[in-house]
Amino acid sequence: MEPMIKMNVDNFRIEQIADSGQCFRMNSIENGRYSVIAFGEYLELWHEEGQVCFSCSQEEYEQLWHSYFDMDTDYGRMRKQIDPSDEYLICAAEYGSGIRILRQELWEVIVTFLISQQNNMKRIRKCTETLCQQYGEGKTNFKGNVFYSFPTAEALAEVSEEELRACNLGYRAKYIKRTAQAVVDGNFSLSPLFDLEYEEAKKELIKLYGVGVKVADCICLFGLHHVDAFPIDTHILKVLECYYPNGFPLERYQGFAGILQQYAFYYDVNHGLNAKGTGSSTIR
DNA sequence: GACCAGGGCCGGC
DNA sequence: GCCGGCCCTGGT
Repeated sequence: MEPMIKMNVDNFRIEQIADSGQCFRMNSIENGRYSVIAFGEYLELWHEEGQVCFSCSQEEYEQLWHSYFDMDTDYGRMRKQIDPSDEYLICAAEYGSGIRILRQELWEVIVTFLISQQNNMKRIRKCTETLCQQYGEGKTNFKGNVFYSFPTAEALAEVSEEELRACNLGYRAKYIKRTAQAVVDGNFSLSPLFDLEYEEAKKELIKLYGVGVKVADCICLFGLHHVDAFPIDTHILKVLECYYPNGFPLERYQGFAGILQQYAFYYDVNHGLNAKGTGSSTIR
């Protein structure tokens, strides 16, 4: 029988987290349920009568998922600090109020954001899943189905660039290959990164082949939980040019600018000028 | 079918 | 600091 716990959580919408573009292994399965694979574990979660249900024991929740979903952060309090006269940000934050900055595994974030460059969400997911199926560890979940953990640096370092290219990674294959090798050879260690401040961690990450300013910021935000990081990608750049011609007030939002970045990103992707399905280009 | 953009980065200038 | 090239796919 499937284990299950249920709880009240504010500012938490599973579908928003899954589609927020920070995590590529959280998928809609059936009946409003979502699956997520992280730290080698498989979880299903869904909303039910205003509560959130997790398919795990209380112990597993406390050990892993509570932290993973960043349950100790008060996102409502963050949103209240947004400048009330900033109409765009207020709308964006309201629209994505169920988003959380997950505490994912650093290695996985490094690799998935190497994959993310000049790529789209659908294909990032596909590439990531292929990589996991090919080089991750096969495990069995509570349903008796097989799932794959995210491949370790050791596993990926052994794979040839050609084999990685066969996972449809394109030119990113060499970035992943070299990065995995650097980590395995000890030329780049991950653990010291956790002790660094945002700016220093970013500087270190940029040393990795294939990691530039934007990807380094994503790794800082999603892999090291440096919520000061404010990654500027094509969507955010467009938003900044359109709504903040005089510059985004980063100083005002020190300590949580990254969360606002996520609201703006999610809002633009799903509701912005090029968003599909809104049938409109208006933003109130 | 052609063309473009998608959570950019590298290397040459 | 700027810019061409890069893998591949899905959408127009």
